[in-house]
Amino acid sequence: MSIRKVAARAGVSTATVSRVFTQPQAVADETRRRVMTAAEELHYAPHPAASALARGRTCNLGIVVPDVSNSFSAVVTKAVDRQARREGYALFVAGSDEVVHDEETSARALAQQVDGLLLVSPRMPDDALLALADMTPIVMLNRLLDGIPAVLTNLYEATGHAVEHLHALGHRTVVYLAGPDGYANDVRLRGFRDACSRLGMEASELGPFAARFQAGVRAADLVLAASVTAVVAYNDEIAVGVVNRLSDRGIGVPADISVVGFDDTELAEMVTPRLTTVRIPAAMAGTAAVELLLDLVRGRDAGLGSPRELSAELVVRSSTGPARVARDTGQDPAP
Amino acid sequence: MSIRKVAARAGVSTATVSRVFTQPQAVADETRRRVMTAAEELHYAPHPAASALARGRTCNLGIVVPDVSNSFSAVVTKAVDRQARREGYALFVAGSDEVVHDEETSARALAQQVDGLLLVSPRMPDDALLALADMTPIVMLNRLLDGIPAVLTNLYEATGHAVEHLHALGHRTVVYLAGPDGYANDVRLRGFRDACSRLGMEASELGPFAARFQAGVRAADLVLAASVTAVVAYNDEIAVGVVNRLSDRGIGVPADISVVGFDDTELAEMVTPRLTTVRIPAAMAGTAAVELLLDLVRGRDAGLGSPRELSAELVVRSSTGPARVARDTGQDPAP
DNA sequence: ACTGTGACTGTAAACGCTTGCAGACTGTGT
DNA sequence: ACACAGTCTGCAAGCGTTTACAGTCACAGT
Repeated sequence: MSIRKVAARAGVSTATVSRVFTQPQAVADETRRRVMTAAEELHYAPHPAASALARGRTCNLGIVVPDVSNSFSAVVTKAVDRQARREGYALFVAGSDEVVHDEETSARALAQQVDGLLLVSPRMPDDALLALADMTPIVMLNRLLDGIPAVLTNLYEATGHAVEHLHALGHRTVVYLAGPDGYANDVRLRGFRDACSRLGMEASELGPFAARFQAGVRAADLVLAASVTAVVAYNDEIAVGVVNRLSDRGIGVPADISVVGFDDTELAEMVTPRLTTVRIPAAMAGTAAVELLLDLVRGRDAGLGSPRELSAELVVRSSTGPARVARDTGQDPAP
Repeated sequence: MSIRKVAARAGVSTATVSRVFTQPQAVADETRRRVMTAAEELHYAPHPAASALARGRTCNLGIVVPDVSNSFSAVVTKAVDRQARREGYALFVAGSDEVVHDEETSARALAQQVDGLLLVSPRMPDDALLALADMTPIVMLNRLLDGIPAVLTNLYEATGHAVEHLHALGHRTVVYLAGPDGYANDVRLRGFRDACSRLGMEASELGPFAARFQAGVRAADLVLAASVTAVVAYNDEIAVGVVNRLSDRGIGVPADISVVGFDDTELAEMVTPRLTTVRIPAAMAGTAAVELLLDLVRGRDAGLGSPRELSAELVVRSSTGPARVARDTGQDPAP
């Protein structure tokens, strides 16, 4: 099943067989047909490792995500997988479980055997990123660092819209539930703070929380203790956790407290009440990131200028509503 | 940055350098240290493709799932990724988007460059599977085929428990919402039918539906038209879709209709009412599958006997309740 | 002194493919 | 007839590792 057998059977040299599979137009029709049938008869398929060794490229891409089973990551991964396959690349996936050390290790390991690497919300230090970028082309999602191409979403503005939305509904005290430290959290936080101060709202912050449902459940009680009427959560999962726990404690959403999430994962439409959330075009970001990455891989030095920005937007659903008229000020708003 | 440079710098042969990285104990301490420092100074890292070519194994595993962003698949993938990494393997992921042809293509493509392949709920024909198994070791999740090792969950029994549960609550008419054709659906269906006939319940079936939320939404109206008091859905996503749409139409769950899902994804705890569902130990299945696969890869001919069975169990939550006393029989049970 | 053993290292031939270079042809223009 | 270009093919040298085999050496046993 090596190229030699095929060559022998077709009565040509190995070079010709190789060319049939890599630059078919460089081979005469007749010869190509002979080679093809020989290859089929022998069930020949080129050996990727040998090819990678000889050409110096693997036709593989890699992606490192914080959590494989997180809905947002999963959607990105799916889009990346699609796009990569469409372009003839296979995809390595590695999850870091939010552990910075694992993230770096995985990334370095993959870097050896891919033509390019995609890092989703990487949390490793800047110099580690730069070192990685020296090994292989990389593109980041949701992280900004000079010299490394990235795909970002302009959450700043959309976060402002979320706060404005709450303000318009009469809310004056609002808390932000922080997610894991990093660019993604920073930009939300900036948007939140700036909008709150611009609108004269009383802003507070809690966290950081893990970007998961259970962390949201835990956060809910802290939220209640903070006597606010509105919550902006780092992502939908936390938001849903908050909503659930509040309901369990008899607090109505949005009757008593309004909740806003981020990501607009499928979840947002599945829960009760449906979640008001800032939509991040995850699939589009994945696709764009692959395209950027392949531009790099293929030598087009695109995107090294300013990072590609996608627009996020507030999706208003049912988890936000008019602020409750403050009666028992300073008290628990429980029924 | 090749092994030769390191060898030169450390004053040894390439063979020794190679041994330092693959069988350290075969090299004298002093020599090993010299090689290691030389390697570090040169930032040397072994070239996976070259190694793969020379040894005939890649130290990569692959997984093909129906849908990367489906919660169940994602959990399996995550577990597989963990376990694979722990064992020193990197992981390829490919999603088939439920398209049989893509599934086969992806699987074949990956087969070339992995030491073993994991197929989650594969839907390709038997002979395609056998052909694949000829190319590389494979292990399947949720599919049964003689001669190919697999990890299964004994849903049959647990499905029976779900039906019994509904029966005990007074339900007498129940509909099963089928998912995509295949082993996974078959075993649920068998469990459902057998239990219904055993308990003398009136069983009907609808579908097949795609294993997604929106399909569940669509299914809900069909369910209503079927005048049943209980629904068993192929998976949690469909179940949640049903619940949501029923609520929108003013039908109470479980007051008017009870709903059971499958998988016990995180979703089940996040929605209102919390979903009664058959728990499938996805993470455990992923881990077990990797272990089985690595046994094969390493030549231990384990598991070729009977497939490994994991146990599923019914988790009762709030989406199932006493059947409504039939008053307006044959009518829409809408309020 | 000699043989045997074990521990360590080097030599060199793979592994399967790609590709620069050159040779063999065919056809065209002069 | 000849030069020239163009098209197709083969030769052979890599690509960076691994590993059987053989060689060297120190040391123990006789």
